[in-house]
Amino acid sequence: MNLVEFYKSYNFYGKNVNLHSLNLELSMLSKKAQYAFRALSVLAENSGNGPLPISAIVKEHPMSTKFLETILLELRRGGILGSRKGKGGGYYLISSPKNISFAQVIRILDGAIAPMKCVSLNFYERCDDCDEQDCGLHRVMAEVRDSKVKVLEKRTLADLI
Amino acid sequence: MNLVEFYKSYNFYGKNVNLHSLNLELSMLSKKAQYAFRALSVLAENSGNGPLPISAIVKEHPMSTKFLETILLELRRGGILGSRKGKGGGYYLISSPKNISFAQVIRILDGAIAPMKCVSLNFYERCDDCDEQDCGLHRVMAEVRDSKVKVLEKRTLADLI
DNA sequence: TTAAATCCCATAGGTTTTATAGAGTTATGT
DNA sequence: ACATAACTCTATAAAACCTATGGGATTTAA
Repeated sequence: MNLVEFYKSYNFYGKNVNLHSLNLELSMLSKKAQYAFRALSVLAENSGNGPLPISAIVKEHPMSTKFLETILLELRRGGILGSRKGKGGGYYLISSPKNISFAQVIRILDGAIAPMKCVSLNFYERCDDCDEQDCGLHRVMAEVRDSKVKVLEKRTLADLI
Repeated sequence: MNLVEFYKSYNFYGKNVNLHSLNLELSMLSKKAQYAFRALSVLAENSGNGPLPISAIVKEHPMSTKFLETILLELRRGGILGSRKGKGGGYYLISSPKNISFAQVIRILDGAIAPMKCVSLNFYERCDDCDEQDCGLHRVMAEVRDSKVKVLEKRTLADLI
């Protein structure tokens, strides 16, 4: 029995159980980003000591090596990590921990920080449902965006150490 | 056995399935919540004038009637809407628009406002990856939570009009 | 040459979101 | 009493997305 089958059978009892009532929800940091911050804290501590291989990171924070591999690759493409191949190689921070903000990391891995695309600074998309000049939802969500960005731009990897 | 227990037992099979790994999406408001706010703005404008049928709401903000139906039902169960069946029936706000916060609506439809369960006020779950007393990620995410909550508790449906 | 490590491509499996359908129930107005 | 308008509830489907894994290619150091 997998999860879906269980859910269906459970639902048959008429309990009106849905995933929301179990507090599974969104507006969360992805697992990817969470793993990334764990890894980045190790790299930050090692900052200035040359590259650190994935194996060393996983040793400190147990997680799927392969999954972390794809994450670090994204961060390298995103411009905050450098890497060296071959024996003795690994990953390292391109700049000092205090110069790499949480916002940068999240934007690379999870995308927009804003709660709606139509108020996003870096991932803007027009909203067809509203006139942005005169939309209450738009205004409030822009306020939310500002408050999040203010924190996430200020906090850096140095705060992880 | 309830769903939570099932998850736990399911985890024993080594599938690495747990409630934490089920985080979805980025930090976006769900489509559901967005539709909800559109609908709530209509209900807020109509506040005090008796129930408004779904058909009237859809007329003002075109969307799937059936989908909106499930949304309004959730909001009713969540305690912010009342309804009246039968001819002349419909949905109405239980209290004044200025007494219904964005936070309430989002918690009903999307769940936690915090970016991680381990810093959530209303949907808390322990984090196995860190010691919460001394975790930089935890601290920063709590700060994000506070900044979001501050805005979303302050803003109400009255701000939609 | 061998071992260690990143790099790249592809894809599977499972969950959530986003709807839709249809039958059932309740209340109103006439 | 009756027709009708409107909400209620269960079930299901499709699409999108996240999470994770696998296999092989490439690079570097010893």
